[in-house]
Amino acid sequence: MSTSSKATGSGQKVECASCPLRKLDAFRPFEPQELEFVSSFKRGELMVDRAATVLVEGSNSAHLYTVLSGWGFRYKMLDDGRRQILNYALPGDLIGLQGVLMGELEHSVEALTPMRLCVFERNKLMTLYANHAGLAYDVTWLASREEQLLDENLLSIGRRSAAERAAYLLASLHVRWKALGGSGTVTLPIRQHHVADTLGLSLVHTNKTLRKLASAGLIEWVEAGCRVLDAQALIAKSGWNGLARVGRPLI
Amino acid sequence: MSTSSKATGSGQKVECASCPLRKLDAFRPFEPQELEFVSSFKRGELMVDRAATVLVEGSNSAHLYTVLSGWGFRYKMLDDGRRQILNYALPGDLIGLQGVLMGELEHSVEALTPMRLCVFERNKLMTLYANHAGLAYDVTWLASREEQLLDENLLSIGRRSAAERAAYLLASLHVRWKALGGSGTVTLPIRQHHVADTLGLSLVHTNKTLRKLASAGLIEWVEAGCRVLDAQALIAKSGWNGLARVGRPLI
DNA sequence: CGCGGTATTGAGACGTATCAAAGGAAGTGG
DNA sequence: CCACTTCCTTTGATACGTCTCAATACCGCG
Repeated sequence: MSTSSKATGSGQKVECASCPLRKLDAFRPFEPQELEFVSSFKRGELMVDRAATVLVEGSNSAHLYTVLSGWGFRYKMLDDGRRQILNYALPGDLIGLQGVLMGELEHSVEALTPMRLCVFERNKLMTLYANHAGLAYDVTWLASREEQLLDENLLSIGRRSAAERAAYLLASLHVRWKALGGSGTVTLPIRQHHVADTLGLSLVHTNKTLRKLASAGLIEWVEAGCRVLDAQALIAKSGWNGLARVGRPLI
Repeated sequence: MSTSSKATGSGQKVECASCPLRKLDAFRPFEPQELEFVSSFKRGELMVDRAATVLVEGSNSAHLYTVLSGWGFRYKMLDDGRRQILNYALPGDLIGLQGVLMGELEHSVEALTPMRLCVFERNKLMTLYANHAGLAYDVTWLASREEQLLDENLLSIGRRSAAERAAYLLASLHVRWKALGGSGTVTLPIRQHHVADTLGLSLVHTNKTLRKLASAGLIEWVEAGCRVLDAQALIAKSGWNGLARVGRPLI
């Protein structure tokens, strides 16, 4: 149960063809017909506040969303309250596919910043598969990419040391954000308890680990979150091989 | 580099329509036309020995496989040799989708037992999407299910205690195997070092943890692997909510 | 017979969790 | 404007879980 109100507005505000995201070269260009269908696929937009719950575990009437702006994260919880953040959702990422495909959602999604979401009709997904093989392929591609990110997270939590894990997390978020075209120093909109719940560490130990990264000049904590000062050093420290830089679809 | 020879035989031995797997009620029934296409999609069969490397990280000419029989596992490694097992592949599971979709594979797959694999043409995947929306949907479904399993593994490694993790792993493998129709006591074909590399623990500590489960009568280690004696107790100890029992596609 | 793979056990070192407390910043209501 | 709360970061002390090192034992196999 979130304290913030969840939904705000639902009118279709931006045409897909003029979606600012689509201009970025992180995303592959779409055919006019694809664009047309995606536009008809789009039901509207949803604004959610920071800390609002976008999707909740156990629900099965979930919609499908694409993040237009803002950050969110997927997580699961154990009965006693222990929480594990599974991955983060950035602009262009698809949210809720598991719920649509498998019936019941087994994770929740919370907004890290105010988010603008593109809402898709659950029912029209079958139409997408029936009439737009390319887009269907793209949906699978996005699912597969999420799987790839999870693989790396699993490697991280399972086998990297606390410092390596932290460095990897911050580096990967930095890279993913930078790939969206941002310039200048990046401030990741996360708190230390998000880092802790992502890395599988306690908050106290997370703080001590981050403190060392900050003392080394790699990062800096500000009110808004974590400023990444030296992404290369983070990557080096994490032993991460980096992210393939490929044009990805935007649905 | 594996010591065993990798490939054996490649002739098409079993017609998809008469595939023994398809008879199990774990899998949803297929339309005749779907079956026909899947059959044409199938290029042949591949037998691999125990401990053979089925797919290797970094390769990009990968095929797509469905496990017909036997067990395997997906894993990633860090440069210094630390290994993390990401998930296990059982009959009916798809292997290599990431490689086909994303170009380069970022994980490896090794056989835990001798495996019989159904080999699919990488190039024909696009045809599948173009002409068989239902099957395309199924491929996405399988990718999404893998994501779901990874989510749970991530929760496990990140937030469960060693004993809970071990219990969860053994319970989930037991459930997945049982869902394929096996009867009687199950012997999971894994060694303790597999458990260790899956749970993100050292071999020594894994042994001590498993020893307690064995002393409590929940499991037993035999030459062939781990006999699950009390799956219910394992599930209870792990705090796991179980696996949704739904008819899944077999491609 | 020796050998490699596997399971087991003990001892000590190290990393991480837990408990406790403090301080800064932002927001709220008086 | 100030007291007050809440959220977040930080630090220290101690307990606990897990790792590493080391050694043993068992087994099937060449």
